[in-house]
Amino acid sequence: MTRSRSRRANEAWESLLTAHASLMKRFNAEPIWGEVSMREYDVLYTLSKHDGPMRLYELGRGVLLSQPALSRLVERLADRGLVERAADPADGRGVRLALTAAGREQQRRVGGRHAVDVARAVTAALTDEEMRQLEAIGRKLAAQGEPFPPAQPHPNRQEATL
Amino acid sequence: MTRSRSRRANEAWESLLTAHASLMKRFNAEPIWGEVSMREYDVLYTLSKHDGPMRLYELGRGVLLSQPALSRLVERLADRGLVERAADPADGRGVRLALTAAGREQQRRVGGRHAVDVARAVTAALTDEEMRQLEAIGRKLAAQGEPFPPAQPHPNRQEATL
DNA sequence: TCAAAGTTCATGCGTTTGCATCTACCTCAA
DNA sequence: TTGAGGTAGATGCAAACGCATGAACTTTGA
Repeated sequence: MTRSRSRRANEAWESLLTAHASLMKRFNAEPIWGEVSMREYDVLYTLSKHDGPMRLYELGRGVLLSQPALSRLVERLADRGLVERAADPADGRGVRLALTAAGREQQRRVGGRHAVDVARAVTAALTDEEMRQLEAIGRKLAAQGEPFPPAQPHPNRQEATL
Repeated sequence: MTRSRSRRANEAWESLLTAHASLMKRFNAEPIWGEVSMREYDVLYTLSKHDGPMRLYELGRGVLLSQPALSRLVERLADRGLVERAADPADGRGVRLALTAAGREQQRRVGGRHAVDVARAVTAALTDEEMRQLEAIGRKLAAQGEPFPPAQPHPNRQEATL
């Protein structure tokens, strides 16, 4: 792998990070969230995309939270009647998580408003072609993210810059 | 703006979010961080990119943290001798933030290792052309993120899905 | 068959975050 | 000049987070 290719990779990643932070701030500042925080909404949305009950660790794959934090977040959502937790008959260790009617309704309400903001921001910045590119690039990066290739133990060698 | 264009915008954004979460988890799991957390590193890195002292609110633009959280994060970094805080002679309200020698050294050490991981993940997933595209797209999205166009008060209309 | 190792989720605890608010300072118009 | 309004950053406090660990269950291999 060439030097410039590594460099380009880091520039691309930094660009993604900056865009993410910038837009997340903007979306979070919108007065659309009401009862749910952005992270809670993320969980409600993930559950809404999935048919049938989900396991906690499945949820964890999509959400940037530690397992204990996610466990408690779900607990709070359950206390508020937005998510239902049931024991998994097929695996005594696990829980089956599903949206309640109220949870689904809440997700739809907030999601509808949020989608408007997302569309406004993204369509203002990008062409159709760029949106397609971003969608494809994100998919590839996410696929790459999952299992860290065993590889050799982390190289102690130190690159010059970031 | 057409229906499908809004839809595409939301798909692109979701794709970015998924990639972000997936890779952030992976990077965070790497044993390269040592004394500094990822967020602390983000601040050190932002300071290292900037020539001359930075103001707290400038830092805030690039970091996804509330102002009080950032204020205290910087305080902790200052306590550890990685960042220097000085009163701004030109504006009595502000502070001038700069890396200390130790802070710069720490940023370089961690940054070097982190850059290796970023390069590994991104180059494994994307072509050169895609990296260029991502860099350009991120730049446009970030520019879009900054000031929310005054626009009309938020539409109460609700789109069908997200 | 059954003990050792792995997986799934929950909990104790110290740390960090966000919200609201406060203080100090700057700006601008009257 | 002055006072009303705005901005930069700090602080009190409750909520949420991450790490380490625990409890319950499943899987594996001898």
